Amino acid sequence: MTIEQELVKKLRSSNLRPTKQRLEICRVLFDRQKTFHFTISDLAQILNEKSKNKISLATIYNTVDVLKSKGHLKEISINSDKTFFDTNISNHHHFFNENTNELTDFYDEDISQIKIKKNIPGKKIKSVEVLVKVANNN
Amino acid sequence: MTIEQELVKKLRSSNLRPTKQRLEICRVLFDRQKTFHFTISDLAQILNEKSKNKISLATIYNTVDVLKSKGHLKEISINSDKTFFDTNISNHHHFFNENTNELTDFYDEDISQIKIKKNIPGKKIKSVEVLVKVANNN
DNA sequence: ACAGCAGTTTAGAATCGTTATAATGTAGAA
DNA sequence: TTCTACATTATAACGATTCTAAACTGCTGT
Ligand SMILES: [Mn+2]
Ligand SMILES: [Mn+2]
Ligand SMILES: [Zn+2]
Ligand SMILES: [Zn+2]
Repeated sequence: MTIEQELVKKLRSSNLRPTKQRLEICRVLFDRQKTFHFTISDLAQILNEKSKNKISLATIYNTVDVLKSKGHLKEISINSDKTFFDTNISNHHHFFNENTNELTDFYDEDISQIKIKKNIPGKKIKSVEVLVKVANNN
Repeated sequence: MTIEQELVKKLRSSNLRPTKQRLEICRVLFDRQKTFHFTISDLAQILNEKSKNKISLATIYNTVDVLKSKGHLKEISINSDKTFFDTNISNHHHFFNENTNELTDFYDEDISQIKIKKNIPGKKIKSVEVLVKVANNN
């Protein structure tokens, strides 16, 4: 399956027609090697630079919102200032660089195994995620 | 040191005079046995119920803000909807109940020891915190 | 006591990220 | 081509947070 076909599939599985605006958005989000962590304003800026025809903020918000609700994007909360999204939808951990505001993934092999010893009666664990905040030395 | 003296001390160490509004706020925040996790609207509601004289939202925001910047409160981000604050300022872990939106602390003894194996050159680790999201069974 | 003054509280305005609305545009089906 | 459902867009509305500027409080020095 070509990458373009995959993008179309993601959109169709979200009940979104693969229009040219939505495809542009999906190319920025998913046509890349590494996980992409972004805010809406990051994404809007990239789209404005890359694309001749402007895509309205409303379309960007709508598309990201639907992709998130269909499980193709994940929301990450670091601080209250702005919402981050993540193209890596798996349960995973992050470094947050307080100097650059950059988010980076890390994986189970980069951390000792986590076992929760406290039991929560009547509750089910949905996710266990670690946030490591880092900053420049000195 | 009495609890009231401690409240005054917290305020003074934040360069805030212990006025009656600020003391009311601090009583709600710090005069309790267990850690308190709250949003500004939680706090405002409690203050409105408890106190005869209303305290303006501006004063609540200002006081919480300064207490946070002086390290007497900690900000916790769970989702983008609203900012949580925490009277437990230590590095610690949380359960978040997705049904009730309640935050609960848990401690190092409730989880296996966490070792980060990935190295981040030139960076210093400021905090390592785990967020466990839980929801009702069924 | 009282004027002066620094610091405080407050209501409301401003801001900003996000969501909703409603008018206009587009493209596939018949 | 016409019809029609769906998309896109500009802009308004919204809600949390921050800012502002005016009124208030309570020391301080006389
Ligand atoms: Mn913040
Ligand atoms: Mn949310
Ligand atoms: Zn990630
Ligand atoms: Zn806590």
